[in-house]
This record gives sequence, structure tokens and C-alpha cells, in this order.
Amino acid sequence: MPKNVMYICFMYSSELIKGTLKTIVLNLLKEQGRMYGYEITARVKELTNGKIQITEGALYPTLHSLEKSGELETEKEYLGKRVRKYYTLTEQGQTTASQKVNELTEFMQTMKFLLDLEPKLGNA
Amino acid sequence: MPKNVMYICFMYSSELIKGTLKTIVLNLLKEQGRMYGYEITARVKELTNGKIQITEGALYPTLHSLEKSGELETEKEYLGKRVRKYYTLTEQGQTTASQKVNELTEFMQTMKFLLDLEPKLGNA
DNA sequence: ATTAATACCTAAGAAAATTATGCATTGCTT
DNA sequence: AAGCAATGCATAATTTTCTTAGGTATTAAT
Repeated sequence: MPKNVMYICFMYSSELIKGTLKTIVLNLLKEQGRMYGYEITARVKELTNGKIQITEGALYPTLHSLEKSGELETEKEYLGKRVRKYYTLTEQGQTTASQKVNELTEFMQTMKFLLDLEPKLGNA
Repeated sequence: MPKNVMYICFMYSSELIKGTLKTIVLNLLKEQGRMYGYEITARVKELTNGKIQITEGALYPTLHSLEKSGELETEKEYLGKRVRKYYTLTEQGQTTASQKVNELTEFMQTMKFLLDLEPKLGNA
């Protein structure tokens, strides 16, 4: 069935994704309000057409660490017997989210310059 | 003396730089021809106004690994008694450099989209 | 009845950087 | 002339962060 088969299974090499996970998570939560872990992985995969796939082994420890450091707070919800853990940004988390996004944005501009893409616009 | 004092000492958090080091090095060598390690750190620092500072502990292992995998080749040069190790891209290295740059470029576009910067242009 | 999807989690290991060194030469300043 | 900063290489221990590989359990679909 075509539903869950990735025809063109292009993914960014994992090393590129390193260091951006927290920013992705914080920003998603800033825009979506509240989300649960599984939802985050699914949403990122969907938004990037499968090009960025957050593994659960990477996500959950990150969520826990963000909660520990006071960026996120949680509430559990039960659907029948299944548990969902919803994450929301704290006030501190909102600030951090904005900072992280700004920093990543600037960083990407710097990288673009460093890769000499600016003078080559209209080339990509 | 103002020369080596960074007045506004803003640096990207190190986690952002992770995963882009090889790409930076390969691309610099593609554009500059041949460079030695110390020169690379200095050049990147200069080009980014100190915002990206490659530490030697990160650079040298990376250079060695790129040489081992056949992307780079080296030649030593002596200035008096001091040694310089110049790195050049091999043919394979040139291909890899282009691929890495393309991948990083696409990745940054995806990230921009994911951070919802596209619809907010004129906002940053 | 069995598989796929949903939903959470952790532990062992690998990878890549930081931090902290070490060595040696050269140039500048006092 | 002494001492420090800069040049130039390198590695080792630690930390951080991710991958890989598992584990548990519920629900929906075949």
C-alpha cells in the first residue's frame, strides 16, 4: 500500500540534524500550542516530506531534559487506557524558543555566506 | 590593542556548529585550493567575524579522518624549523565537497520552512 | 489472529565536539 | 634578555548527543 512507503527515500544525513533538535521541538510547540511526543515526530516527518525523521531515542531524552531545565511542562491525558503526555512551553520556554530560532536563523545566514552562496544566487 | 579583542563577543552555541564542520572545511578547501590547519581556523574566524570559531581539538581529528577516508591529501612544508601541513582536496574530495554543500543548502531550506520563516519574511 | 499503528520509555554504544593539555618555533615588547 | 603572544602541530579524557536496539502496552485494521 502506497500510504507508508517512501518512494524517494531521501533523508538528510544525521550529522546535519545534530544540534537542531531542541530548536525544532521548541519552535513546533511555540506554534502548535501543545503536543505529545509521538505527534512531534509525525508532524516533523510530515512537514519535511520524510526528509527529517526524529527518532524516539533522540526525542524522548530531549523532551525530558527540556522539562527538567524548566522549558516545558507536561500533563497526562488518557484515551481509554492509553496514555498521552502533552508538552507545553513554560514562559521561560517561550523565551528560549525565540532565542534558539533567532540564533539558528543567524547561523544559517552565516553558513550561507561561508559557503559562498550569496554571490551565486539564481544558481541553486 | 583592539586587534585581538572581540568587543562584541557573540558566538553561536557550539551545538549548532556540530555536523557542519566537515562541510565547512571541504568547501573552504574547494575555494582556496590548499590550506593548513591553523589557517583554516583563522580564516573561518575572520570570515564570520568571530561567530564561528573552530577549535583545534575539533579540527585536527577531522582533517585526519578526511585524509584517511581519501578526501584530502597532504604535503608538508618547512618554514625554517616550523612545519606546516597543507591539505588539498583529492578528486573524490571535490565530489564530496559539492555533495555536502548541496545537502547543507537543501537542509537549511527545509529548516527555514520548518521554522516557519518563509511566510514571515520581512519580520526578522 | 496477527500485524501495523499508536504511545510511552531506557540502555548500550558510537560519534563528534569540548576542554585541557603538550611540544616547539617565531615575533614582539619591555 | 626575558617573557608573552602568536603560530603550528598534536592527542587524551571527558561530555554531549545521537543511533541502535531493545522493552511494554493499547488500539485499529486485515
